[in-house]
Amino acid sequence: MNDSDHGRRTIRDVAKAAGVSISTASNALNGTGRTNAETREKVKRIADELGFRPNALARGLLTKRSHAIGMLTNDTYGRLTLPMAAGVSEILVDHGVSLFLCATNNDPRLAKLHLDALLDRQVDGIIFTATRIDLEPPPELVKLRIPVIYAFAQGPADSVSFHPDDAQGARIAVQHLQTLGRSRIMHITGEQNYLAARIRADAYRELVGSSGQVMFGDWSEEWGHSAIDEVYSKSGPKPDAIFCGSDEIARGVIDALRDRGISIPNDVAVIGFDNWEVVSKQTRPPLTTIDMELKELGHRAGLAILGLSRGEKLEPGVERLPCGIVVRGSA
Amino acid sequence: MNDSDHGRRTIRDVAKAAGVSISTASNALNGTGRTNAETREKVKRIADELGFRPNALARGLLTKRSHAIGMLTNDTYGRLTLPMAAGVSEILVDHGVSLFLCATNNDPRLAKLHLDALLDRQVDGIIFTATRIDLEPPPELVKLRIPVIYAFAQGPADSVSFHPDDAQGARIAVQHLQTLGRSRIMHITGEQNYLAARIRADAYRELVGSSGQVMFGDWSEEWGHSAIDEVYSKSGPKPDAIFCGSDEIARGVIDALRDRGISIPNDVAVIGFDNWEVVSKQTRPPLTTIDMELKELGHRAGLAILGLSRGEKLEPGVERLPCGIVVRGSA
DNA sequence: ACTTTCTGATAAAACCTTTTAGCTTCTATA
DNA sequence: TATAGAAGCTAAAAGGTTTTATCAGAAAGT
Repeated sequence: MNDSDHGRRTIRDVAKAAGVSISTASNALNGTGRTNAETREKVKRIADELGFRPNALARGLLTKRSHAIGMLTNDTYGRLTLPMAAGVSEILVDHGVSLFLCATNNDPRLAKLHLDALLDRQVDGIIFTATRIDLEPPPELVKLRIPVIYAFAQGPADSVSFHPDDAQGARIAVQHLQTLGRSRIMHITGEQNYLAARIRADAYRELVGSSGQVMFGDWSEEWGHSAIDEVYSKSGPKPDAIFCGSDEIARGVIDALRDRGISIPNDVAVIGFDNWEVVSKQTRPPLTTIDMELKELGHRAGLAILGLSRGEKLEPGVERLPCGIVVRGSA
Repeated sequence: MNDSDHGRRTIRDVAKAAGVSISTASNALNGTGRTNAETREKVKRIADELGFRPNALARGLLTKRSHAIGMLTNDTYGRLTLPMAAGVSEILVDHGVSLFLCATNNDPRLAKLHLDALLDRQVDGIIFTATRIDLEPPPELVKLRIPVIYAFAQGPADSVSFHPDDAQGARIAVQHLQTLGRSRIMHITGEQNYLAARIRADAYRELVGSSGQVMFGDWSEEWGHSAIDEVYSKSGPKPDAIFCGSDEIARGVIDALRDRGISIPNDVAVIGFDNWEVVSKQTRPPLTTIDMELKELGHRAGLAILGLSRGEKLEPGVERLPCGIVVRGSA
């Protein structure tokens, strides 16, 4: 019907079709300025009929708000950052904000490249996420003029960060085992140079007292296996429950226990950490485990960056979000 | 040094500092028009000193190329689409193109929402990816004026799609087992209503002939386990090799075989499909498996969408990219 | 000396939207 | 009746960039 059909409708098309000026059309559509209710409805109807949608580039150029935010992650699409990304995206889409995803693969050059691209695109804010909470963000990030949120990562002193509450997660794990009547609980976990591992171990020790035993290793299934070999090849008291630092470790532990004919959870109760379903649902018996609620963490980070980008002020510091427990068969 | 310091430098700042007009500055920076080498260098130097970077919104508004593309995926950040996303991103970042990630979680409402947002942002193209190759894309997608690429998903007849070559993947798996001297090879795989499962099964049958046996089930570890129970609880000839439809199935198969005291790979060789390292590296023995090269598939999709967005023409149809084999201990 | 060609630079238009300030017309108040 | 205020609308500017058309001057050809 119109003269040219190769492009999108602009607000100029709407204005012409409605017989009003561009300004009136804009005011009618946005509810700004003073507009007669009748013309307002008319403009809206016509815009609808024409399938008009405003050009986000033009709008962003003028309003200085691009309604896009960037998510910078240090890994290549791993299992920790992606549930967070899903959570962030869920929040943003409801507010008409889109998400640029930038995986830096721990490469500073790539981080710089992505960061520059985000700034060129005038993003309203950046969420930095990492695979471990004690990882330094790219140095360029800390001196930006736009808001930055740190999720599962350390920000500078005056920044806003969200972490899972590792201490609380460890406590509910141990308390669950104690409620089951277990008294000889040990803790097999990952690398000691991970802050999260140390926090959990400390919380564990606080609850079990001097009877505790912590074994640090790596985050692999294999380590869970060999840790059990080590425990049972030595003499001494054996545990009646094991709190593992990850689901993968727990899987190794469970397999090794079963190889020795030890019944789970009757002889030894096992609890994991992560609720990584592909692992925790497939162990035999299925794994009772701690869930860090990463998607919820993403929600919170998304809400926070939205707030900051609107100019709201947020309390700086690390907010720790509670973990949940998922009870399956192993404890 | 400058008058206002709260925003970014604009090309106007550069022009003023260099004592030239805005047009000259633009021409110098982009190598367009006619510019004296001397002034060109000067402008570039000053732009560099000032840290000038062009506003992507303004540029996109004018040139009609936003240098952003959207990736629409039907799942919530799963293990299949994410390696592809990494591959896509790797290609794009080198061409100064950014990636909007949109997870629709199989919800048509969400798909529409994301799609509209992408169009509002004037993306130069869209890559649609799915969790299975035989999944219909959102109907709105097929009538867009901007280029669309289908990766790991079905496009309409005149579109460009990339799939892993499931038939070839199945063939190299079976041939590997045959090279090892195995002759009683069976195939335990996932749901028959998945096109990929049928393609692989057909390729398998073609190579093993009438001696073949295919068991369809679901894609879980548990199914691998119970399939073995079924095979060994019945009388009849037993396999000397098993080609599994996924690494998870393979893990169930291996565990079940070991429970029965069957040695892998001596008595029965096992080969998986996916090379999902968290599974394939952790089985005992580690799993020999087929790799769909999803990252490479992402590379190809990224290159394709770049080409299309530049106006290049691409041969429509499904391009099948070869799978690789990763030999570990199980076969 | 006069035209042509080329070089280097620039003003202005364009992209699409929002917003400010101003202009009529009408109603209510003094 | 004059005037203040409000209601409804619009022209124009602004945002930052690219691109087109134009212009002045220099070099080159006749």
